[in-house]
Order: sequence, then C-alpha cells, then structure tokens
Amino acid sequence: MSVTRERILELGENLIRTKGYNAFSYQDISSELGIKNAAVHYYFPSKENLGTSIVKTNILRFEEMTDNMRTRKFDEWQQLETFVKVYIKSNREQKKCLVGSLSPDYVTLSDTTKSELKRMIDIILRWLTGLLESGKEKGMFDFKDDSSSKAFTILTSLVASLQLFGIVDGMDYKIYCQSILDDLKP
Amino acid sequence: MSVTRERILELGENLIRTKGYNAFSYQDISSELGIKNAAVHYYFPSKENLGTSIVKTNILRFEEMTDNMRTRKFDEWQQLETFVKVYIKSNREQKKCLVGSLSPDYVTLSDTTKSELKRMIDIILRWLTGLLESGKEKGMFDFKDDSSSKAFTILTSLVASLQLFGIVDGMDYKIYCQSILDDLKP
DNA sequence: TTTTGTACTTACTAATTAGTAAGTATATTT
DNA sequence: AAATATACTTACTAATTAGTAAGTACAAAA
Repeated sequence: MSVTRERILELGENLIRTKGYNAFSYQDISSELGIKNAAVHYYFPSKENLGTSIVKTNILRFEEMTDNMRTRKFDEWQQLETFVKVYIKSNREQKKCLVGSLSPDYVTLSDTTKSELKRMIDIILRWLTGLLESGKEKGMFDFKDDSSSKAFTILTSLVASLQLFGIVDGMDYKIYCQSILDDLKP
Repeated sequence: MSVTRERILELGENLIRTKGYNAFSYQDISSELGIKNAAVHYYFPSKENLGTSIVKTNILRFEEMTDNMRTRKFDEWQQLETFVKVYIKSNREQKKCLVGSLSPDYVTLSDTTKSELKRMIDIILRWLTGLLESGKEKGMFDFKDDSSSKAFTILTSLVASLQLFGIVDGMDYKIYCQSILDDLKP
C-alpha cells in the first residue's frame, strides 16, 4: 500500500477525532501533506469513501487487538485494562475516539459510512459483552445488570468522557477510568 | 421577544441536536421558517452569536427546572428521575442533548460559545454532584466513588447513550435509564 | 524502445457557506 | 403629518467546499 495513502488515512482519522467529520476538509489533508487536493481524491474519490475507509481501518485495528489478547491468553481483567488504556492514550493525545467523533454526526454520514460505524459499535459491544459475561461467570467481575447493558454503560462512559474531558478541568482521566474498573470488582 | 427570534432559537437548537453544529446552516433555518437568510442574520448577526444564545437559553431552562424542583421540595430521587426524563424525552424525539451535540465539536466553536458550553456543563455537574452528595448522606443513594466522579459517570452515560441509541438497535432506552437509577439504590 | 501503469499536478466547476449593505413595508411615536 | 423604529427583503460578495477532466513526470514491463 502507498505511503501517501496511509498518511491520508492517518491524518483523516486525526482530523475526525479532533475537529469532527463535518469540520474537516480535503484541503486540511492536502496542505498538511504538501500535496494537492486532487491527489487526495486520487486515493479516495469521495469524502464518503475516505470516511468509510477510516472506519474499516479502525475495525481491523480493534480486531487485531482482541485477537492478539486472545492468543496471548490475557485474562478478563487484563483485556479490560488494555481496552481502557486505548482511551487513556486518546485522552493524553487530546483526541476523542472514532466512535465518539462520528456517532454525533451519524445522520449526516453516507449510507456506507453509517453501516460501517454501526458495524464497529456492534463489534465493540459484542466483544465487551462477552468479556463481562465470562468474567462474571468466573467471579472476577461483579455487577447487577445483564452483561450487554453493562457493556453499553462502560462504552458510553468511555466515549463521552473523552468528549467532556476536553472541556471540564480539574479531573484526572486515569483516576476516572480506574473508578470504572473498580466498580466491577467483587 | 419576537416570535421569529424564538422560532430561530428553537429551530437552531433542533438542528444542532440532530445534524450537529458544523452541519447546519442559516439556509436550513431560513428555508424552514419561510424567511430569507438575511432575516436570520438580523436577529443573530453571526452563527457564533446564535450558537451562544442557544446554549444560554438551555442554561436558563436547566436552572428553571432545578429551581422549580427545589421550590416544590422534590426529594433526591424525584429530582434525579425528573432529570433522567429529559433524556428519555430527547431519545423519543430522536435528538441528542445539547451537551452531547456540541461537546464533540468543542474545538471548532468560537470562544464565547466554548465558554458558555463549559459553563453549562459545570452547572449541570455541580447540581448533580450536590444531589448525589445529599442523597448519599440521607442514605437514599449508595455508590462507591466520590459524588463528583459519580455525577460525571452518570452524565457521560446519559450524553453518550443518546448518541449511540440512534445507531444500535434492539435496546430499550427507558430500561437502560432505569438501570442507571437502579445502580444507585442502597 | 515503445507501452503501460502509478502518482500525482494544473486548472477548473458548481454548489454552498457565513455575512453585508442598502432598500422597503408597516406600525408606532412625536 | 413627519419621524422613527421594527422586521424584514433584495441583491450581492468572498471564501470554502467536494469533486473532475486533462495533462505530466517517471518508472517498470513488454
């Protein structure tokens, strides 16, 4: 794969995760990479195409992470902590996560981007639900709700906390994430 | 106050809460109200001005709600339930809340809109923290964390759940909100 | 050596954007 | 009756947007 293509993907993702989908333009990308606007269209004919590709890339990255944890036989706590660390890194870089960046703009996205985003959220929730379920069975986690509700609560907490931490001050993100994890301790 | 001005405020808020700040235009408002684009500028010279006015209006509305609950001597559970009902109504109308709509676009907002949004979030969090604190003292609520962390968790859950409920299916928003409330029961 | 494919640039278009300056109709005040 | 304020419209500008068609430089394959 072309290095320029990968740079566009990476920069596009960063732009979505800082400015949002509807606030970034092909000019933002081309000027940053020192190429012309038409060069971006050469790799990604439309913004819809670029957006969809970015989501697809993120799905693959997530699946690589979970596959990797499974082959390395991470237990439920280790897997959850690894997952949370992704958000801690995002917060350190002053970025939102892709789900938290695109979801509020859902109605303005094209059908293909919509369905990839939906797929991404489904994949994350399915993984997290399974993790909570098996962790609960083993007595590693304790919570009242059913696993899919709890998965949804944890995901929404992480997603929106990245959005709000860029605004409110006087809070420590790591400590906040730790409280999410502590809440699951038996 | 002019009826057109109020219509613009209401429609602008709805547009922000459905399409997002960077996806709505003065044309969206003028065509819907059957007036000209310049008429919107007559009431709100700039988009920044309109955005800020919408946030200010929402702060007033929130303060009216909490003042009203205080004068009617609502207990902590009643107050929390009333607060949650605002989100249930939003979800029914397929809208996000204003905080959840504007926060992801924070970096793209003007300074005045930024500071009003920050003020709105601070006011909500301060109220919710106080509510949780006094409810905990009275033994009505039970939770591990400190009140301000718990307030933050509840707000983020509500904010992001409105964003994600528009995408994932097969979940009942009322039941989800109930599980947030149940979680606080002693 | 010619052809072909890759990776772009040049040069544009049509649409949309926020915003403005000047005019107009109508009601209210003086 | 004249002046003034309100609530707009008309008619525009300058900037930005996504997107395109045609050309170019260069390397690799035939």
